[in-house]
Amino acid sequence: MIKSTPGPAAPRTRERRDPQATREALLRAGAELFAARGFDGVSVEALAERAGVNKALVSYHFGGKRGLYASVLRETFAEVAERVRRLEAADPAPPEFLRGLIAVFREMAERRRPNFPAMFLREALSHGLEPGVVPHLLSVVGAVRRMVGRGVREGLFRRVDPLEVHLGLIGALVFFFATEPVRREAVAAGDMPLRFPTPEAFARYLETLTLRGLAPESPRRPGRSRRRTVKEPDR
Amino acid sequence: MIKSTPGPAAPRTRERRDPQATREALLRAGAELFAARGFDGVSVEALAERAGVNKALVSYHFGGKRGLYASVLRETFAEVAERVRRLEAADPAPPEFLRGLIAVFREMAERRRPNFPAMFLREALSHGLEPGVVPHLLSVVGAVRRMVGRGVREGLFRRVDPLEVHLGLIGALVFFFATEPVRREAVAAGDMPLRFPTPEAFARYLETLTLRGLAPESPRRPGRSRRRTVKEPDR
DNA sequence: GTCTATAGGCTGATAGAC
DNA sequence: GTCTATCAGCCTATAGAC
Repeated sequence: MIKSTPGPAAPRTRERRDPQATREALLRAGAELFAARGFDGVSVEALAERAGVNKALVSYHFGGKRGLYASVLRETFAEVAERVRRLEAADPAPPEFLRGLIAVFREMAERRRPNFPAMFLREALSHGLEPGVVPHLLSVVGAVRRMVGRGVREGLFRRVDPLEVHLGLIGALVFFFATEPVRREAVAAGDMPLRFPTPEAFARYLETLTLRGLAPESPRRPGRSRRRTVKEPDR
Repeated sequence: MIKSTPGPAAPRTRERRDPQATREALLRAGAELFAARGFDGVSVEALAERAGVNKALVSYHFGGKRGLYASVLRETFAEVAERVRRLEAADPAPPEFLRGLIAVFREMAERRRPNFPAMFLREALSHGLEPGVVPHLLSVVGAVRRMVGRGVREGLFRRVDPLEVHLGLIGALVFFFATEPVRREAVAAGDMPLRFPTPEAFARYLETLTLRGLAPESPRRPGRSRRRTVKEPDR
């Protein structure tokens, strides 16, 4: 509610003469602030201040606030898509792929890009996706679709629509990680006297739930096709 | 991205002399606009215009934009909590409760309050929950916790942390419904050539996934306790 | 209760000096 | 590439007439 600067401040050491460093500082500031407050909730001045940079440089380097926003989004989604691509390229069995997907999300949310889940949700709530993210989104959806489809064909999963699996899994993950800060805050303030699961516990739960929930009624060995035509999944 | 007024406009018939009608018109406008664009993305003028009401009345009736926002949020969450309460009061078996919970979300998202999922997500992304919603949130969490806990004790579910079930289910539901418009839009624009599941199909998938995923290794008949002490769930 | 008019702050972008 | 200064536009809130 109140607009206090979230998290620790960026390094304020300003003897920078490197334009590349300026860009990066702004991208980092953008990732933090846009995720925390949304596009409309962040002023160019706040971005510049957090990056330790003059506010006119936002326009100079990114063509304005929207341009910076788009760049942040693109970079973040590109990294996720790249990791999922690498995961698929390792040619895991479908259940391993789903486990790996959860791990990629955790890695991103906990270490690489803590603001990714919130950015994702905010963008998903917006009207009209930022064009730069669409290919990356499609890339991830495509991988899940292929792998779940394969799992179904190989009899490792019951007959489900891969897009349902995708939405269920991604939705739960993104929601969990994006809302972790607010839960933590509410618990600390004493508003919610509950012991919420840790990311690790939740990831394990989701894995188990999904793999059990997708298991075929009577599992077969991998490699043997289960059914040739799959028309109406899950009903 | 572009700020076009979402959905059909509110009735613009302005011969209203009923203050109650003014309040309601503003609440309705707030529900639509805040869900679509977020608190910062909506101006008082836009709210007033959509409600067909003078903009000074926002301050008069709600003490300002924030007050209107809080009222919208409170009303929406109160309705959800009330429905979940009624569901629990009907004393369903735990699996039926989870099915009912999904049905309540669908009913809210598809009919009663189409803006509820987006409002929920936006509030969850905010820093510091609006105080008025906390009791309702706790009410829903509490119901899920009790019912899943009962399911575990009665041997209908394997040993899981009820809060994990809650977060996984609510997260998937809220994400699915809140992002439905943007998916629909992207598909219509040809950006995402995919056939995403309908709400009905997704709800059925989630039901099946959850109930299969929570099933105990060897199911027992209800009424017989499975284990007396449950300390460390799910690991 | 409703409306008009307006105050006062903040916003994003840029022209132009360095 | 960076920075200062500045502008025009929009924002929320309210005083005061009706």
